[in-house]
Amino acid sequence: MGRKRTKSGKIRLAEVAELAGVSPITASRFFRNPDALSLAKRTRVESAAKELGYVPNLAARALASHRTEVIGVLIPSLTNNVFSDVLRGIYDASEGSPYSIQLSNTRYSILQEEKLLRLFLAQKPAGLIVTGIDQTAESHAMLEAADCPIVQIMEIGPNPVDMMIGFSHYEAARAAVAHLFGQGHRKIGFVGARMDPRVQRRLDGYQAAMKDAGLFDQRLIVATATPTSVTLGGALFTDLLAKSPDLDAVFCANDDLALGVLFECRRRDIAIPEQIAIMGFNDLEFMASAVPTLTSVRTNRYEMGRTAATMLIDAIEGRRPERLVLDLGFKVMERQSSSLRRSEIRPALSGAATANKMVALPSSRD
Amino acid sequence: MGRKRTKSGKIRLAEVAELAGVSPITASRFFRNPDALSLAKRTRVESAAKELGYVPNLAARALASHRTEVIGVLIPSLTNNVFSDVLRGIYDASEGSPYSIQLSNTRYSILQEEKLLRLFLAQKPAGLIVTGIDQTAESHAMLEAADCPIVQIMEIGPNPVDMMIGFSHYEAARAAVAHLFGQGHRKIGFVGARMDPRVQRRLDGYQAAMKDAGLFDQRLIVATATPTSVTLGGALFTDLLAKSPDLDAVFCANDDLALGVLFECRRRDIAIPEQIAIMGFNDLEFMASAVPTLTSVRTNRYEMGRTAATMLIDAIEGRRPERLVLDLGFKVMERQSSSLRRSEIRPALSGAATANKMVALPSSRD
DNA sequence: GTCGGTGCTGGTAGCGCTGTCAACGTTCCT
DNA sequence: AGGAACGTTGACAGCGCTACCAGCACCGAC
Repeated sequence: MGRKRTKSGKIRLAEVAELAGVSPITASRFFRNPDALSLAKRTRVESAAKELGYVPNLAARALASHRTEVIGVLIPSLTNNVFSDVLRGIYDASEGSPYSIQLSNTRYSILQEEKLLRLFLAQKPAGLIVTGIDQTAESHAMLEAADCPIVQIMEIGPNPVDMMIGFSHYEAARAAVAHLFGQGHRKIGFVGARMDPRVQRRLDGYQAAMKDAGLFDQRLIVATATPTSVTLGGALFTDLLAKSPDLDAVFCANDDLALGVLFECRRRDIAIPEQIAIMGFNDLEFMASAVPTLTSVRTNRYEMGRTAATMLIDAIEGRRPERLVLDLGFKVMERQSSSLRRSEIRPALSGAATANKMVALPSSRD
Repeated sequence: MGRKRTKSGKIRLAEVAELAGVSPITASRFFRNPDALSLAKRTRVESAAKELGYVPNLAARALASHRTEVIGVLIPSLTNNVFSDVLRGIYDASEGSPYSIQLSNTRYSILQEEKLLRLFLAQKPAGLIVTGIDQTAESHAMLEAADCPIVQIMEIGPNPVDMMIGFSHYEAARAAVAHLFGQGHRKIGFVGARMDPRVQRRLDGYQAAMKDAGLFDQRLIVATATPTSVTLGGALFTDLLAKSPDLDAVFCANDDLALGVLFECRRRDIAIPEQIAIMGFNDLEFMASAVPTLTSVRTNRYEMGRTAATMLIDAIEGRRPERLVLDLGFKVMERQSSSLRRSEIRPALSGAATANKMVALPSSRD
């Protein structure tokens, strides 16, 4: 298998204990609960460990203690840059903690999710982060029975298993449409891809807003299960135009689609926003520097991941947060693509973030 | 910590062995090396395990066997969508294998990388994937001494630690510049951000090509350590224009920058490619659907990750690949942004992929 | 008929760590 | 002064699995 086979300079806890002149169990306690040691022994063990370069054997620890320092994360996709932002937050929050992240990809299948969940749970993870609220009944039961804290991310809904952090995709979509109404648009199309549960709820929000305004028309909707892409945005927009030539705005279920629509408009010499307004979703970085700048709904993906992992770790360590369900809200970022007044770039309509008290974690990129 | 405390239906290997009517060690062998069992016992253990829903305790296995089924992956960034493609390949290849991926982010710091490496190695991983060839001497020594297969990814260079898969960023950049020369461009600028070792080597390739042609000029280069973004692309291009107003092409170190340049040209009413040609790097999906479509250098990121993990797993299991160093090559994708003839979209100049024999793994997106 | 192989199986002995509980010394209370 | 309460420490046992080696049956070869 490998190549070398260094019999290894095995520095075990016993060696550290011996050098420090204490029993192994005392040395063990130093790592688990240093406050339980007298100052003298604590410093002795500490320096002994440092001197020997001791690194604990995680497998032995897990076996003896019946728990692991693993946080399981179940996400539906690795491609989607929405999830890469969330993941970045999760990894950042876990850094410096003893917990390591174990990632699994459900590929948007709740059956696959159930399988992975079973696998995870068998290893007694310290905590679990799962995406969304659409688990199978079986999965839900397993989560309920699990002996560890759990955070559901990406959206909020009824019946949280334990903790929950996200925002309402339904309300975000309604706000997006309301913004377009406010700019005077009426024939607002919807372009969606992948159509996972959260995109579906955005579509629901769009439909509700349109129906409320008496403007709903099935021909204004183009949706496909195909994975999203910029190119697909152009193609779907083309379909939409064929169905509804008198369109005056497009609400895209994500920013890649919006960029595709932008390029397709360029290709067809459609003036934005004069002839057609464009609204995206997620507010990826490029939206603010496109020409024209593209309106979008800002969602706090990095914060979501970061806060989810922080809450989870706190809960693992016995500090359960006061609020188990956090609504991170959203914000309609009005830009040129939707503003008939060609207004300044400025935010509009904020979502009902019940979590305004939260520290605004810096969305720094690494 | 947790919430419930199910004492657990502990199904151990012993239970499986008992039901199957064999000794625990025989049951153990079934999972490690089924061929060593007689057919009768094999089927008995198999059905017993299934009946009881046995899931092995990984911690106990790791403790007893002195090895883990963990593949450590060290990458410099989680933000960069280049790495998300590579990661997707790695995760896809590991699926179905017993190995799980342990990811760590070096944040482009080789000191941090060294620290993480030490941590990983202490847990005796089954294998390791590390990014690039610029490790510290200490890191290199640890890798050489490591008792597991190792793959270096993203680029190829001298002195591989073990296996290596990537392509020459230097040659790719030279090919990019050569393509622009071929289109009649002479005053070719370079725009780079982040300036990690691989971007640096692209810059080196650019410089070499320009010097060879007697066209090198320091004022044609704008580079910053700032993390890359579309917006930054526009800003850097603005700087470049100020330094070299008579520019006729821009080679961007990545596609985000290229998109930023495209938008900035739109803003300034600079015709592409008539006034200025644009060339990106990586060939992200949107490049082919921008207006105009953007020329880029295609790199095989998903394949790189997928092949790296496959090779690693093979090596772990004793099937060391015949070729330890794989050059995956690159391909200049000529599109409208660089073609004064407004030619059809077609590939040009392919890199010296010595690995043409390799199966072209589908770059399917999930 | 004995010998050495081969194929399969089981016993023993831990892997390195921590849970549990007992024991100790000290302090503080009544 | 006696004893409870606390803080600190150590002995012991064992987590669930596998490495190692011995043992057994069976075979063919001499």
